[in-house]
Amino acid sequence: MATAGKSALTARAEDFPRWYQDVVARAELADNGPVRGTMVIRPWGYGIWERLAAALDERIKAAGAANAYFPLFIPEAFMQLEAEHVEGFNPELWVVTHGGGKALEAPVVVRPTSETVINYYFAKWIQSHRDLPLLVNQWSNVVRWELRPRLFLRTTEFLWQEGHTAHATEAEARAYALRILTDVYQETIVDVAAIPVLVGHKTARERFAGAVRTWTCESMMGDAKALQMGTSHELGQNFAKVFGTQFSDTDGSLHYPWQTSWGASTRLIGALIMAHGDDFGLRLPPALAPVEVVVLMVRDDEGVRRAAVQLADDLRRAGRRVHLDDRTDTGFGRRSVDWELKGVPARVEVGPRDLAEGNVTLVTRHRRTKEPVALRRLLDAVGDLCDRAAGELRDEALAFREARTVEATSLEAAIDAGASGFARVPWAEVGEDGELQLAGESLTVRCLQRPDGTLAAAGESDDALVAVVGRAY
RNA sequence: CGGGCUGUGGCGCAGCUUGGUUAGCGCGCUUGACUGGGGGUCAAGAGGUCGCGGGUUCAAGUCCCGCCAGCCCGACCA
Repeated sequence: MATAGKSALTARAEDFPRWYQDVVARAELADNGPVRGTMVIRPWGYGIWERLAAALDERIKAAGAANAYFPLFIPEAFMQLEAEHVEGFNPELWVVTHGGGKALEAPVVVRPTSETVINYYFAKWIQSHRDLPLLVNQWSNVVRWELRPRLFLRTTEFLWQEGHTAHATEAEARAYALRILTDVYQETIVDVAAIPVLVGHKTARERFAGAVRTWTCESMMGDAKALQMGTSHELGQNFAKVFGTQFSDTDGSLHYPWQTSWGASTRLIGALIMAHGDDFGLRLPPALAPVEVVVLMVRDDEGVRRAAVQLADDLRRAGRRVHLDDRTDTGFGRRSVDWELKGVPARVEVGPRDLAEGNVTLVTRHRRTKEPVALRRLLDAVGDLCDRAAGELRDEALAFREARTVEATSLEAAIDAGASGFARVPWAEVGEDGELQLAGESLTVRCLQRPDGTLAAAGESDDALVAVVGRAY
């Protein structure tokens, strides 16, 4: 049985950006900060971030990296050392010029990313091959000047994790960057966030400032635009050279280590909204939902409260994250809509009518269906729902992406198809000149991959690869 | 930085062209009653330096000048 009701939001098809803003506001995910471009993450949004961060953190640690923390303030001089890094980040820097009421002798940069400070310490800590590999990660905020902020997607300050590693060999660094890409980012995004991804590497034009290669996970949002979900960079020896990081090898010779860096941010919350949301609000995969199941009392009489409390207890004991909504001074419709907006995967409605028949009503958020369930079957039914939800959301997103992806054989065809989705076109048909043309059409190459969708191998030429072209956030 | 637009209770807006009584509407908020299975009904309330500064006038939300802030569109970005 489908649930009734009209949308509380702007329809997605009518105005996607406005729908997005509506969801962020109505699901109480975030608010604009008082300084332009800054963001207040509200408890519901932060609850999602905590779960996402935990999923990433667990995998980062499994990959051997340990958490550390480096300072927010970076000497301006550090930022000016690596040529491409300078060029890439200077336009985005916030510089502190005063402290304690006086002009600082040397201005200080608010970190836009931490390659430079971290490498300053790597130079100190790395002396011997025995110090390698050095694998650190930090959870932090970063600050970048932004011209057009949008909550979660592009804000002046955002939260992320950034990993930084140093290895004895190029092959090892490369393997590690790839391991992070697939075992941390791809796995978290696909398995936990239930968002299908395309993996590949960036063209020179799209590469991270200071990297020799940038690997990326790219996804399609509900408006058929692309969003970069997580990136992993091979930095080569670029930073090691400018910071003078060297290690003595077993034979006593000195070498620069090979490095990686990688990050994923609160932008993933934006991805969750745009990949799974519908006209009725957010749809959360259970693993990321701060509340998996809400028990909603229709009225507070005829033993409803006793039954609802009991059910919530049973669910909690079964390991589910449960919220009991007993606000019976608020209308039923209002409360239903609230939880739907927030994307809670399962809702259990408890009222006299159900109880009279020994039932409750179970509502599945992502399908917007409701069905009566016998009281004694509820734990299993909620369990099934939570087990199935992520897979069904993922299938839906994948089907959408496939329907909006075109195999193109020429640049012209790719430009045409890119307007309404992704185009897969041989990179040989694009090239750096083609990339310029694409830019003129507000299109970019999101990533390069093999025709079968797999990652290029070490030393493999780009010539036989396919470019995924699309509009992007 | 170039072009277009907007500032009026928490949010969204009307009022301005043609100055004139007490600045209004929707949503939200408070209280109460009736309700209650998808934003329910009724009643009574609270809440405003009309962005800021100056000017014109007997009189300015409304007209004039300046400033400030924000939004949208074009080149960067997790």
